[in-house]
Amino acid sequence: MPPQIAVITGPTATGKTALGILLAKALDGEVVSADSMQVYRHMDIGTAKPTPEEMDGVRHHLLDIVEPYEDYSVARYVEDATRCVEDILARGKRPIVVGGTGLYIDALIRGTAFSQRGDQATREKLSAEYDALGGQAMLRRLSEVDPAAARRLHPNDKKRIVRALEIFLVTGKTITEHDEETKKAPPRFAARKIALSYRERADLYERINLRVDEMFRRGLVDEVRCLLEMGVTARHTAMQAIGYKEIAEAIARGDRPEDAKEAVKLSSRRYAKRQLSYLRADPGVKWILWENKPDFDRALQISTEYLEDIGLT
RNA sequence: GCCUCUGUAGCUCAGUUGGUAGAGCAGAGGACUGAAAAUCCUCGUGUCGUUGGUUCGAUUCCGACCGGAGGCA
Repeated sequence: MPPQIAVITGPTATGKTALGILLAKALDGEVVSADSMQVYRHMDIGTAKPTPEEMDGVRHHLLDIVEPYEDYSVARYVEDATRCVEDILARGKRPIVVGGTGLYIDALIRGTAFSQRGDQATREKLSAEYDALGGQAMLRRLSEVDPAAARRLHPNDKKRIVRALEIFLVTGKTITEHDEETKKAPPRFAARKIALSYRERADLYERINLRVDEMFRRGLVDEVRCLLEMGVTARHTAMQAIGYKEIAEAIARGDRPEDAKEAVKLSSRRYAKRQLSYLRADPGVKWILWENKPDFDRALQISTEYLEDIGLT
């Protein structure tokens, strides 16, 4: 039987960080972040990374582990987080996975072994071919080796079509075969997921808007300028982070960086919507919905009871 | 007070030579196996300001009224 771990997730700006810390204190646990952008150093304000004061003595893992000009990905996260969780368990503590990156969480729990990645040249070649020939032609080519994947991918989904072709080129195996094999493997962990959100969408969006205002007040623009000075560019994964990319674009256009604020709010709202979409597809999550404002006392009580129920505490 | 323009989807507007209407943005739903804060797909009925009139039929034409903008006084 795989070890059981607690997961706190939910869309952005719902209080995951705070609840995770409360829960860690209550259960003698340590927080394992599951956030694709908080892994980068020098990106604190815009990723809403917890400050040392907020951590309140609780140990946090997988924050600030790479430089923003390095590239990080799910595959690496699975390695890092698995090691981290097992180490915490070995020390007799409770790992509490906290974050909003759904794919990272699921891949960690399932122990997904991602297919090998092609070298830069292969990927660039496929990408150029896609641009030259178009999605339909690339999909036809994919269907010769992997009709199932070609059927489920949309011609515009360049990223996935390129990846599917790349996997076949590098490994000789199709992505469909690879997926089926990995799905057969038993999950690495038995996770209990708690997801936080607001009952009313409007309340969630209001909270997001307020938080973006606060990020600008606390110096998000300066943080972005620092990254640009470090040589981080739009090509880097870190610069795809919401808040950062919009401000960098405004600066590149010669606009006032503060003018990007509305765009940042919009991106954040849409991101939250996508997170909800992802989470709703998972029947195994325990939702805690804020009526109007967060009520952490209640949430902590519900969470501990829920985790007790399955023998986690 | 008079004149002109204007009032159509949450917002900005298009349109109907009279047969109850459509774009962009916003918004909603979904997908997701090495960029996932990424990437991709789908979704447009609203008293056409109100109220009378003409008409088989009015959001469209005419009148009045109400709101907005501008001009003349």
